[in-house]
Amino acid sequence: MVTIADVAKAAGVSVATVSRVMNHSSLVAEPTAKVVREAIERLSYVPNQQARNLRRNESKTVLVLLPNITNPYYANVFDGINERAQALGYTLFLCSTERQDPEALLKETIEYKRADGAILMHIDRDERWLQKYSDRFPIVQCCEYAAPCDTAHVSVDNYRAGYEATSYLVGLGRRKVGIISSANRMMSTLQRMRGYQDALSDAGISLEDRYIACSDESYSYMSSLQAARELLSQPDRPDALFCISDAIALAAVVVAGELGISVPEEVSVVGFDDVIYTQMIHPYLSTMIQPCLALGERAIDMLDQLIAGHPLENRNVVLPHGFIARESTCPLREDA
Amino acid sequence: MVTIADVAKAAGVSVATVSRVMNHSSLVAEPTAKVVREAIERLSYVPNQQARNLRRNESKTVLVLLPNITNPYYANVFDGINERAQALGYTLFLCSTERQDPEALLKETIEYKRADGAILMHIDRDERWLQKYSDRFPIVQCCEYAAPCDTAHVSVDNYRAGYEATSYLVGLGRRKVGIISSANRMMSTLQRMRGYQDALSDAGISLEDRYIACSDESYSYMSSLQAARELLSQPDRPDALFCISDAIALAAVVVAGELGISVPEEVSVVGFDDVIYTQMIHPYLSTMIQPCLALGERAIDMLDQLIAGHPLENRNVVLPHGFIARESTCPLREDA
DNA sequence: AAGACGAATGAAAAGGATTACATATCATGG
DNA sequence: CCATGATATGTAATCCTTTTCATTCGTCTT
Repeated sequence: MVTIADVAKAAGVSVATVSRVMNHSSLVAEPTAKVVREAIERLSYVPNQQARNLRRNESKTVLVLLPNITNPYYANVFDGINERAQALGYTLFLCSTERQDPEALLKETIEYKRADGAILMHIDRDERWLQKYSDRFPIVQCCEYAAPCDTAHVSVDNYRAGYEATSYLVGLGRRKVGIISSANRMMSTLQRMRGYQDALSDAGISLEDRYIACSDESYSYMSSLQAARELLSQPDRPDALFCISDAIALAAVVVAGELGISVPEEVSVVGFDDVIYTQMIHPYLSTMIQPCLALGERAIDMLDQLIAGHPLENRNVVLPHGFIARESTCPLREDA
Repeated sequence: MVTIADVAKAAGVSVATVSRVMNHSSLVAEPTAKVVREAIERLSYVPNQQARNLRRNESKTVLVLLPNITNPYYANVFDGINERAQALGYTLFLCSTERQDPEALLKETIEYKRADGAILMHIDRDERWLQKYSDRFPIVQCCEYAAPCDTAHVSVDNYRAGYEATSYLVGLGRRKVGIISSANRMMSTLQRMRGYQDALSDAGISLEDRYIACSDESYSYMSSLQAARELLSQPDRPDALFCISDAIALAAVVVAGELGISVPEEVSVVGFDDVIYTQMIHPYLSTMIQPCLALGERAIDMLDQLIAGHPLENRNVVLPHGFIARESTCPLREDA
């Protein structure tokens, strides 16, 4: 294993100079730097990360907290985090919030300096505990955020996305637009619901409680089926459904099938996220697209800034969403 | 930050003794050890992992190579690895083999001591390059393995699983059993195919080339649809389909729907893996169950042994698979 | 009773990089 | 021509733990 001392000897300089060259210090003369770079190249020297970590008192590790890596949505965002993390030299420490308490995890991480920072992908909108951690430790919230805390975050504009999805359905001529939301307390859930409500009001359509249903906290498929059955088995059922996740939308399509209701003609369905589910069965799902990879990449970029001690130019980043119409939506035929 | 020196002072012993207590060395008298443990407890001392890594020349990091974390199958196995890894004190460095060459990655990892070992989840059955790395670096293959190398591995018995899936379909009275395999060169693919072939031979059924189709290397959904169409649109089509992954099976079900062929009556379908796809649409998929979590857990356990320098009692671990009949299979009705 | 041995503990080196501080060199201004 | 300051480089301390080697002390052997 070639060390910095070997390079120093080969280049005829001191270890300090080699270190300075490695770290792009401006305090070293160009001719010297050149000699050092050549020696580094020749010996194919790579600094020992452990030694560097010890000296700099960092770990080059980032804690990532998400409910479940098995969920394609989180997996996609995580993929984005991971890709950039590699480029930035970080190793990720992934913890499932389904198995462990996020606050305890964060506390331990900070106390024992296990990570240089953390990315939080799941938090309830009204949590307050996060503040005291983000005050003294680099933390970025990704996709969700807690309103009472000023912890940095990156997400899409869930209100607008919800508004647009609903407006799209209204624009298809559908006036009995239902929503399948979730019983959780996440910010995205609330905002999508508000977008839905406002879009209907603005279109002069009154809200109907019987067109609103909820799946359980984790959008489980089973509970989504349940919720969809509730809405679709009514006599005066919705003719459109805005589902706040693709898994829910898929469940809605399946239930419609069971009940002999045609999708998209009798009921049009819009999902959310644009994960792989959307194109697994016909009708392929029309859905609001979240830029999962970009959300993850941006989160780790922001965290990297925080770790470096640079203030963020923008602590509340909003990334653009999209919409794609596939097979699960169509204009309402008046003669139906 | 409390260091080992603080503990030593508090306990009135030397740092060496504290270190020995921490590492369960037998060379320390019980009364002394007790005093030290109390001091550790009182100061809530936790050793600095960076310093330990440097001194021991290890990183407590494991490289995990898999094609795509977005694929639920790999995500499940990874979940198992991750859970045990945490308990064992490892951080995982996840790399996608779709974006990077596994050999180059392994080479770099070893050269620069970036990880203490590696878990490989994707390798072609006839690769030889792995041997020279596993000779000098702890490596465990998980789910797949290269036959020419004696690198340790853990997997299910894919031959038996393939045999059993096929036999099950034959047992339902179906004699025109097709298979949708993959164009890849993985060991599991070959073995499942062999199991299929032998099960048919043993049942006295001759192999028909026209009942065999392949999706592309990565079992992509689109290519699976293609393969299913190929098989099911023939005049004398199969009355059962063994699909070597659940995604393929789902595609088969969708294609059958398109073609107006009833599942499970006219064609029964068996999948493989038992991932979430199996219960997303009706008919829920009958499938061969892989113990994904257990595969991952075992892989990291084996690797931990290797890293510790202990020889493995069993270098080729086979974990039990299972089978679950859901809605996509039923006995063939003779009057059909 | 002296020497040998084993057990328990301590002192200090080692691991490899960063960095505070010291020093050397050179140019500039008075 | 010397003092001053800037620039470039070197020396050595530092980060914290593990581990080698040395030392101490008590016990056993002969």
